[in-house]
Amino acid sequence: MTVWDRPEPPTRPAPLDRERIVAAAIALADEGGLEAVSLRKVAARLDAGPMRLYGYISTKEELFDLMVDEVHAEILPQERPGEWREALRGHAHRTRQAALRHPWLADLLGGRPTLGPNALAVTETTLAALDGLADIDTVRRAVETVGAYFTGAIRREIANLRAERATGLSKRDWQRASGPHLKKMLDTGRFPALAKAVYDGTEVDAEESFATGLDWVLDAVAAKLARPPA
Amino acid sequence: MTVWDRPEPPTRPAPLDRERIVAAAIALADEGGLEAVSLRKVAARLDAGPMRLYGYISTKEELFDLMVDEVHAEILPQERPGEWREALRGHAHRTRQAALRHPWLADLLGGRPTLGPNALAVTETTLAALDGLADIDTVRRAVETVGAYFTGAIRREIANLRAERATGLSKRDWQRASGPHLKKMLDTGRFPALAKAVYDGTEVDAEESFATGLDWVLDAVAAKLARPPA
DNA sequence: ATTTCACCAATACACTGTATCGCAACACTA
DNA sequence: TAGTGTTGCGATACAGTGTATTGGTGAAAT
Repeated sequence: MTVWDRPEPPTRPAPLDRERIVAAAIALADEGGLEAVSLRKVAARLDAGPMRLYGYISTKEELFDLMVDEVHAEILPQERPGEWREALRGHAHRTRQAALRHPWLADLLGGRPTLGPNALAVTETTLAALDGLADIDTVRRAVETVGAYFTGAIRREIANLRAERATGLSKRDWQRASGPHLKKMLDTGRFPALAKAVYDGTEVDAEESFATGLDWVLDAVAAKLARPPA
Repeated sequence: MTVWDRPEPPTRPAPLDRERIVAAAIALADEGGLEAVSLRKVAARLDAGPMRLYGYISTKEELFDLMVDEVHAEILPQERPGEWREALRGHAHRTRQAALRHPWLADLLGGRPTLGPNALAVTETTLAALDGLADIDTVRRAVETVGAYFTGAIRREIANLRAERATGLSKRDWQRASGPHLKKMLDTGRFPALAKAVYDGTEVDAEESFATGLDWVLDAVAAKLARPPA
């Protein structure tokens, strides 16, 4: 029996690990949003059957948790930040950048406690940058308050961004209330303050808006760090 | 042909409207979370076929939008608030209360632009309370910043609450890092600042935490309202 | 009385997350 | 080397999802 007669040995199943699974899931989410992530499609990308994944994760939610933690690797600062304010600001901006690269992150942000190694590391460096500047409770509240702010701000920004893209309207037109519905509502006169804000307000770009609000919150933190708690 | 021979006229289909549909959906969500809301189940509650709903909504997401706006009716202040700070604080706390009554709200908060009549009305009264205290852009930023804060804070609070309930642990135990995983991670020594925060930190209840962070942000707003923008 | 029309229910489809089960390839024992 | 566990993978299966399509049945209009 020559080589030609013998069939090749059956290809062993491609080796799998969480890293590759998560990478595939992230790729899918980057392309088509969170809803494009199905266990079947993730598995297909790895030439595996859907059930194979259940050796590595026990539920789809866990896969999402892994994805979020993976992105937190991008959020980790390159070098240990020096000043506390820069540490908090950097944390916020890097999270925002990550969400712009991976818009599905906005859907997950704050949705579940983040206990993955990367997320913990991010929190650690941020806390460390504030260590000693106030009692531990104040420091913790500072980090949480800033975190709450940028979580909310990022979610809204991404939500608006999607709405714009969905209608195909330019950002200017959208913000200026040309969502026909919003225009109609404002023109009823029932929302004068809102109408004024929309029509008379200056148009500011998203990043500046984010940064300014962040600065406000950071100012508040600065005030609390300055003098010890009552 | 007597009455007895004639069959009763077929029961006309129960009348439907958005209000009833949304109420049914909210009831389902209150009982079993967002994932318990399926068009089939909503329709079943109204003795209707699933397809019937598509006369009133064209997509499931729209149903969610209606649900969110309906809850905003609970968030509307009873009486027109006087002082700006009280207006913002009230908005935040009422939103939080609504999320505690309807935990699924946390999953939707900030996820899509809120353009429903009730949501607009809420924004209107909040903006109105700040009207004239600064230029319109500052006012808008104030409302958005506070909104970003409490959106993020509420989401995290609800997320933690769910995690606690899922493990069945008491809040104290959970916060003290007995999530076995978190404890293990902290004990590695790789997260000293985080460990200190968790172990040495005072345990504060969620509402106080929310209120304190909110006060910080309100202080920041106060500072910006006080002096006109640069 | 007959036609039109609107609307509702049923059916259907493609797809989802996950439980179960049987097989096939490896590691180990005799 | 032959046999035997054991592990882990694939296929199959199930209940359920959102939504497109279709066909019939009532009320309204002629």
